[in-house]
Amino acid sequence: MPAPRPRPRATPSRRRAPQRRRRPTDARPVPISLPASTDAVTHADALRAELSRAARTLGAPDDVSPILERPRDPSFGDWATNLAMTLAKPLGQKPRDIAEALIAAMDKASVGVIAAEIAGPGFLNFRLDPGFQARGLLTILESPDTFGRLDIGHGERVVVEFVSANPTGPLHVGHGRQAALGDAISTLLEYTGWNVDREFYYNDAGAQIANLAKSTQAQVRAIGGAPLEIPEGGYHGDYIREIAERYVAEHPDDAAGDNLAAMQAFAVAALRHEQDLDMQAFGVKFDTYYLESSLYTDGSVNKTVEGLKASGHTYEEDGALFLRTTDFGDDKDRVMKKSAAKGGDYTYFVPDVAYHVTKWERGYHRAINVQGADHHSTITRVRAGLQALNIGIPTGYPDYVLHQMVTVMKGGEEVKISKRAGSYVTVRDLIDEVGRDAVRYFYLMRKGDSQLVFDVDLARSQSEENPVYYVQMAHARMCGIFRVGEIDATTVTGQGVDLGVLSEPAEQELVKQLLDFPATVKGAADNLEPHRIAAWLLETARAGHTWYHKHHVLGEPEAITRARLVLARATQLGIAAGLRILGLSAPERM
RNA sequence: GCGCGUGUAGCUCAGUUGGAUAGAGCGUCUGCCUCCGGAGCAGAAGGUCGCAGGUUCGAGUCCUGCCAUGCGCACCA
Repeated sequence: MPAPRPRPRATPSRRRAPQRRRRPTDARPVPISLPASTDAVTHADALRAELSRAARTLGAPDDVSPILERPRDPSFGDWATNLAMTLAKPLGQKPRDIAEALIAAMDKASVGVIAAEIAGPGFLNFRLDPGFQARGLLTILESPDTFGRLDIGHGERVVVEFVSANPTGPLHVGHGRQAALGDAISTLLEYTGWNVDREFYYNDAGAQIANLAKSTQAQVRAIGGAPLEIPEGGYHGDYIREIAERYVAEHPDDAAGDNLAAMQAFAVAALRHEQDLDMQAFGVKFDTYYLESSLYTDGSVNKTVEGLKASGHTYEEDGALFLRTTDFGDDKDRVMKKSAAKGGDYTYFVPDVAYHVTKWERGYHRAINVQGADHHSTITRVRAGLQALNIGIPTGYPDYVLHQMVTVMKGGEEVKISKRAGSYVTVRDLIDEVGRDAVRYFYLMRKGDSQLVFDVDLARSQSEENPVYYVQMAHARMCGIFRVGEIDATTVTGQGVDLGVLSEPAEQELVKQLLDFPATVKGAADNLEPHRIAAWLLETARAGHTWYHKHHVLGEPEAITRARLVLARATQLGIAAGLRILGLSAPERM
């Protein structure tokens, strides 16, 4: 038996050494400009409209809205609809008879249909003229910045709140998932016509901040020679020690560590700055930072408490003030204000309610909170508080997008994340090790409500086979065609080009995939699910690679080259648009 | 025990809102660089969609009940 040939991938000469390769993640993110949205009418929209018209001539209700879908099996054609089946009941006829009547009633040529067949129990399968279909690509070339944009939001304001970490430590991998999700959801909403503000809520008041101050104090005093006594519930991370050292250096007058307020302010400022740097490294930019402490100083908390008391939904028991959240679906009532014996403070959810009142009053009639699933119990409480106030806020306000936990594997073991114990993997660790684009893509390629196992070692060691490179490579390849052909890609138009020559199966596949982008964006935006964009990118990249491998663009007969240049340009622009929604760079070469 | 999630290929996960023969990546096999970049392409193997009922022309998808699993159930945040 002959020795197996070594696999090509193992041959170093086939690949450039990774060290020499410039990480595309180093590229700065391209800001998304926001031109006016256009509701581009795709051929699918036209087909749907024609189907509706035909259905109404058969007596279907006016609001009939046929569902078109891509048949899994391409031999079934380009589009399929179950319209005849859904009309069977209202019309009292057999599905196949209705299908036949629909075909007869349609003006097929006007929507590019060259064949219509009835299949199975009453499916209608349509085959489109290849050139007619491919002309859809021209909308991409003509206005790449508006491709896939919709105007669902009509410019209404929406606030997306995410990360919102306590300034008590660096941002860990769970915050990273939130940052990637929140930012991508925001962009998706912008893409569909909403006026979006990204907001970071700082819990810079309350018990955890007091713990932070005391932990800092303990370290300051330890520097002065006292034994280190971190208070119960305090923070143990090394970063507290570093903050204490800087505090001592900058506050020689308080070497004894007596000014607790000064240490608290110092530590909060230092950690906020660190978190800002983390988000900067991740390429996330917030429009507003809202401080919990400001809700106390500007009277919002008091106003909210008075409002709740006036609503009649509160009562006192054992010296504490309760809100009867059970009136609004909670399983038990919640304490608003602790009894004097427990310190007499407000519990966290009171400022939370006050905060959400400000969102409403600041003019956001839609609010989306991206949070870890471990905080889901706050949803009922916050909404109950807003309802109890009875100030016109709708019951479902605010919306929540919950994401499941991120578990981190390192060295084959799960790293228990605990800020207090001082063991965690930070967002910046991940970015430094596998690159910003890869981290973002990994966070976004899955649904938020499935758990995410982030194996740091695996992510680093396999970064060469990362799917994000596969997608970015498809983009770079299309750019390469123009580079080699010495063609200015921006000058490519469909002027005088017969797109009917794009008749190869791989071409039709790619055309269809690209034209599915607007529907994908709509689905992703409606459901606040950026992972749909990630999935579309992967499929589009695959279709692009396949086409590229099978068919040449340059050096073909002129009519073919010109049509294929249109397809290459559309592919490049489409992938770039998807990448930008996810906050990833679209490198022209890798 | 209660609430919110999740069980789909060896592993990690999609599944177009109820459609036709359930998909991808990684991993495992087999081929393919004279070529616009092989960071790629073509193909193979791999499935009782957790289990059992129900709804209907039709269920991975919807309803019920179990089983497994993650998170949460504080006068913490």
